[in-house]
Amino acid sequence: MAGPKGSKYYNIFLKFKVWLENTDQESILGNGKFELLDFIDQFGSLKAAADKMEISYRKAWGMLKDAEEKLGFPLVEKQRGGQHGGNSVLTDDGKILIEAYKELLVEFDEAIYQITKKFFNRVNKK
Amino acid sequence: MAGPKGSKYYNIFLKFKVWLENTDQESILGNGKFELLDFIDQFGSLKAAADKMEISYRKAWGMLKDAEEKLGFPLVEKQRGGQHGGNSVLTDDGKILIEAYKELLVEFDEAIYQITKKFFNRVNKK
DNA sequence: AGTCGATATGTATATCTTTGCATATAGAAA
DNA sequence: TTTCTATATGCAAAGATATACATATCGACT
Repeated sequence: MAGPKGSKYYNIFLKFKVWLENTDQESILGNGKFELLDFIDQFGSLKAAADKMEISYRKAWGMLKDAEEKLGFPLVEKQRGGQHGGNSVLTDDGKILIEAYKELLVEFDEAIYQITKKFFNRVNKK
Repeated sequence: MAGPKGSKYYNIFLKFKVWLENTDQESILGNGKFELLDFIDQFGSLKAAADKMEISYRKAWGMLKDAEEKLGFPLVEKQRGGQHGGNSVLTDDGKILIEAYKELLVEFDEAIYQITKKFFNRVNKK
C-alpha cells in the first residue's frame, strides 16, 4: 500500500510483519518459516521445499530445526532412507499452525487496509 | 498477547511490526526511528534523544540521516553552534509523521487483539 | 548386498550490521 | 576572542548472520 498519487509519499509503502516469539524475545516462526512449512506440505520433502524457495537444503533444515526446538514440539515428521532418500510430512500441529497463520494473514491484510489509508490521508492532509 | 493458560502456546506471543519502505524494499522509518523522532521532539536535541534511548550519538545521527535521505525531505531542523552547542527541532513533516504513526499503532493494536485471539483459539482447538 | 537420494550436522568463509573511537566544525554567549 | 557543547562525519573493530562446503547416515527398493 503506497501513498496517494502526486504526494511525496507516492513511492513509499507501509509494510507489516507478524511472527511468533518466545519469552526471550526470540523469533520462533515468521513468514519465511511458514512458507517453508507450506512448501513441505505441498511437495512432501524438505529438499523439494528448499529448492522451491531457492535456498540451500542446509539453510532450510536449520530453519526447521530452530523452529521446532523453540516451540518444543515437532512440526514435521521426517523419514530418511528408502530409494527416494526419505521424505517429510507435516505433523497435525504443523498443519494447524500454517492454516491458522494463513487465515491470520488474510485478516491482517483486511485490517491494515483501512489503517494504511488513514495513515496516508493524515500525513498528506497538510 | 500469549496463548491461553495451560496450552502449549502459553509462553508464545504473536508480535507485529509496521514500517515505511521505499520501492527498493529498504526500510525508511520503523519503530526505532519513530521513537528517536519522538524523543527529539520531547527533548529538543539529537544528543538528548540518543541519551534517552541509550544509544550513541553516532548511531542516532546515522538513523536520522538515513531516514531523511530515503524520504527525500528533512524531518528535523538542526542548528549547530551556540553556547549550548546547538539543537534539533522537528519539521512540520516530522511532526505530522510521528503523530500519524502513533495513531497508527493504536489502531493496529486494536486490530491485532481480535486477530490474535482467534489465532490462538484456532491452534488450540484440537 | 548394493544403490540412491533425502535427511542430518559440523565447520569454515564471507558478508552485512552495528558499535565504538576519534576528530572537525559551528556560532551564540560570556 | 575564548569557551562550550551539539551537530557532523570518517574509519576501524567487533559482532552477528548468512552462505558454502564437506561428509555421514539411513533404509526401502532392486
